[in-house]
Amino acid sequence: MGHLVLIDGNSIANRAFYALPPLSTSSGLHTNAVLGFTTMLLKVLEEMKPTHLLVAFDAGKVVFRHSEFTEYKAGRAKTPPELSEQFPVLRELLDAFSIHWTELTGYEADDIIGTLTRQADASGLATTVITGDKDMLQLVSQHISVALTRKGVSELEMYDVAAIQEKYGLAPLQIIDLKGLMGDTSDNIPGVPGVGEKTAMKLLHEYGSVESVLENIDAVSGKKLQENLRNNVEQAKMSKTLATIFREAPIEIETEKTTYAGYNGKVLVDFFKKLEFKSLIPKVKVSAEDEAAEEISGEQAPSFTHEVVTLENRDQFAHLLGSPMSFTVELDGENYHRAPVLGFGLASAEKALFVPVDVATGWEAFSAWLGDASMEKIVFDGKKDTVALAWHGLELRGVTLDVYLASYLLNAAESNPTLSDVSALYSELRVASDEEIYGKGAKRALPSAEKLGEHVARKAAALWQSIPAVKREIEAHQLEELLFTLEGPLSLVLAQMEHTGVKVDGSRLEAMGVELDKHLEQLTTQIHEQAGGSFNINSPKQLGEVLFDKLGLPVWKKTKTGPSTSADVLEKLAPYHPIIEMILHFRQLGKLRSTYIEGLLKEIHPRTGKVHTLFNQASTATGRLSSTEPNLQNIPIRLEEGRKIREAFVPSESGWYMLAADYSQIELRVLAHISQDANLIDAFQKGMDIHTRTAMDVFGVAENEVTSLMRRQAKAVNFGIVYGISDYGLSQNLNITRKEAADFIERYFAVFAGVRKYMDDIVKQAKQDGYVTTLLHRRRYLPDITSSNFNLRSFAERTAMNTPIQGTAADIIKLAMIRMQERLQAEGLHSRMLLQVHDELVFEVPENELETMRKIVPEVMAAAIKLDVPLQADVNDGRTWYEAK
DNA sequence: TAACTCACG
DNA sequence: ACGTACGTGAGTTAT
Repeated sequence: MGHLVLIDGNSIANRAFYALPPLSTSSGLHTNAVLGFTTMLLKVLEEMKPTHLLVAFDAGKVVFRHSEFTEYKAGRAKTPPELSEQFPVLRELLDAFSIHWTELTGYEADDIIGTLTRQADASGLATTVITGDKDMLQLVSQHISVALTRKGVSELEMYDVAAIQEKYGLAPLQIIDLKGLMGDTSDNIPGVPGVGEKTAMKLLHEYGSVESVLENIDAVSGKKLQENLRNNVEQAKMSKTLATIFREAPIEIETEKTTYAGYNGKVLVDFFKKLEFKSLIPKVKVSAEDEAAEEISGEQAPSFTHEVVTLENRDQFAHLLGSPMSFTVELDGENYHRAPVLGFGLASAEKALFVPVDVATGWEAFSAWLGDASMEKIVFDGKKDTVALAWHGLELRGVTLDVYLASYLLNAAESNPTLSDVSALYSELRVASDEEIYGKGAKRALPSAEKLGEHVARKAAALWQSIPAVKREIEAHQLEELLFTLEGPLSLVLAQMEHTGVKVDGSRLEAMGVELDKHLEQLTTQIHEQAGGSFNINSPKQLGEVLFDKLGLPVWKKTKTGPSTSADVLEKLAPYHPIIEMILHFRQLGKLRSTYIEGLLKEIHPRTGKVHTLFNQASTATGRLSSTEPNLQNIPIRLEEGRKIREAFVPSESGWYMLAADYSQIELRVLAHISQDANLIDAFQKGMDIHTRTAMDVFGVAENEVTSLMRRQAKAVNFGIVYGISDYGLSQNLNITRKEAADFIERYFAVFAGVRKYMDDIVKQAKQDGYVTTLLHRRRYLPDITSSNFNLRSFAERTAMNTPIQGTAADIIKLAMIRMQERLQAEGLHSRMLLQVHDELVFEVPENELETMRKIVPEVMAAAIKLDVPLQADVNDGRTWYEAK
């Protein structure tokens, strides 16, 4: 005997849409409803193993019930565009699953399903209806059960006759009577006023049906209820009719036409790739027949075999080390400065190899191949490979394509792509995630030698296979230049910087730590005294209780979990109580101790006495770098006490100096260039202080009349402009009213009209294209720019304004870094580039190169690109990073 | 693991 | 009317 599963397509799609967070592909197509539908389908196929399967959809807008009651479903909100655009995709999805689907003009999915269950009931075929609509429970019978979605879409709750009896104390058909009495606001079925679920159930338990209730109104207890029933006899009858699922639709679907024979795994995987459902791909079962079916249809099936190189046979493999090949380094751990090397993967069209690390050690043919620039290598995160090898004294040369960087450029929203992710998109070969192979957290362990070898070789093979598609995509998006002349070369510069590291004076940090400890202890005592008791100052919860309950200070702002105790709030509370200043100071020093003293000390390499950060080149949405383990891009500078931390950053060679150079106002200069605002360009060409100039223009005063308050406010406006300004944001920042902030903005735009035009145009363009770009064509997709959700849309609009500015500035300093490294090489200088902090470069410099570096660093930075305004960089040096100010 | 807070550009 | 400034990473507490 078979099993027929009928799915209420619209109901499930709606459920999925509202249950899942917004989600979209890199090209901006919303997919959350499709994703939810898909997980539900995979689960149903797995657990119910249907022999027959059909999905029913509502067709068109005219539903025959309208002719009976014009207000039917009038209360329902219009389907948002983010959902309606997913219905065609849903139909494609079902086709990819080889699942039959149907729609019938003038009928709703319920009616189609109702009719089919009637037919199925007659034939005695076991049937399950899947829906989110409780009304459907009326269809339950001996052979038919209904599965209701619960919490999202993939958890189902099964109802048969007994389950309905247990939950409602009613027979399935009485569900209709229940609706007739209580109504349904979501379908705009009126029911009887004053009758809710409780009353309706009570009436039905007593009388059995709407008709019977109406016949016995006089016997019903409750005067008000009697009156309501008497006044609404017709409405109750009509409500029952509306709630009744129509089971006589003029459709002929023979059971055989719904037969389900399963899907072709390859077809489904291809479809998932298109929708970027990467996490679902591993759940698809691809059978040998699927592969075969593909082959017959002409496509090449992915085949994978690999060989493991051993100490005994490695000489026979030497001649296979050719060009071009894909190459991967497998590490035991995330941090490639300290993770041991496990082995290497190599692949080309003919073969895939795994070279365990002990086999590679001392294998001259291999190290020669690695260092041979004429041997072309395709890598996945070549910076990682380069640094990992450098720690073992090996050099990697001849990298011609880095698929990791390519993937980041193709979609910066997908930060830190893994080889498993990327191969799912661009190659036929599946690669397990490292987590699947190694496990995670405490369960992490090395796999068996066989498993490891297969995994690594598979990575190399998938990397090889991804090359044509990746190259094609890069060309199609005009990203060749960005990849091959910017990010690729930059990764080598960064590799050198990371491997070189920055010397940190640990004993200096420790001494500062001792002072901080003393100070913090005093503050703790004072704060507890003021609070009248001991508590954990670091706990926002406990602190909140002390401040707002015990001391009765006013609540200024709330977070999700309680009153906010953030610094900007505390500053406003300072006048009320002396404890506030102490808390602010405690927070400031506590941060220094935990993050910058203890945190940094933990990261000092025991052998080199240096910190070796990881510059993440593929993690930000705008094209900036980020820095981790430790983060060297957020070392304190704004407050003097914190700035002292920089005294611990010193040159690694005695007698050398630290030298730092930073761009002056690079983002506003970029804005001047891309907006072509005449006034802003003029200000920079005249070499003026931009905030003073803005104050002059906005307040209409002469240069010598600009007060420090005016300059401070103008500066905040300039920041706001770069961030995609809003009056609210500016008012928060300047502690002024929204009205005053709006006034500032208006005056700013009156003078800098070109900037206003840029802001308007870039948002329009983003809406039209779905993405924005930087000067060097770096692209960021903004799927939310057309959202009907005000918040999401506004956020995307501000992002559209900010990203070209922040991203172009990032492009420029990256260019400067490459030029700078070339220049050091060309001039035979020994100075070393150590850090990049978004608009600043830090070097260590031998004394005899100081003069040269003071000259060429700002020169190279300023000349990195030619804009319609001059670029300017300022340079400073000293014995420590602190002194280079 | 999420939420909060805070360091930087 | 809606509720926020843009981009990051790390430490601590509470769940």
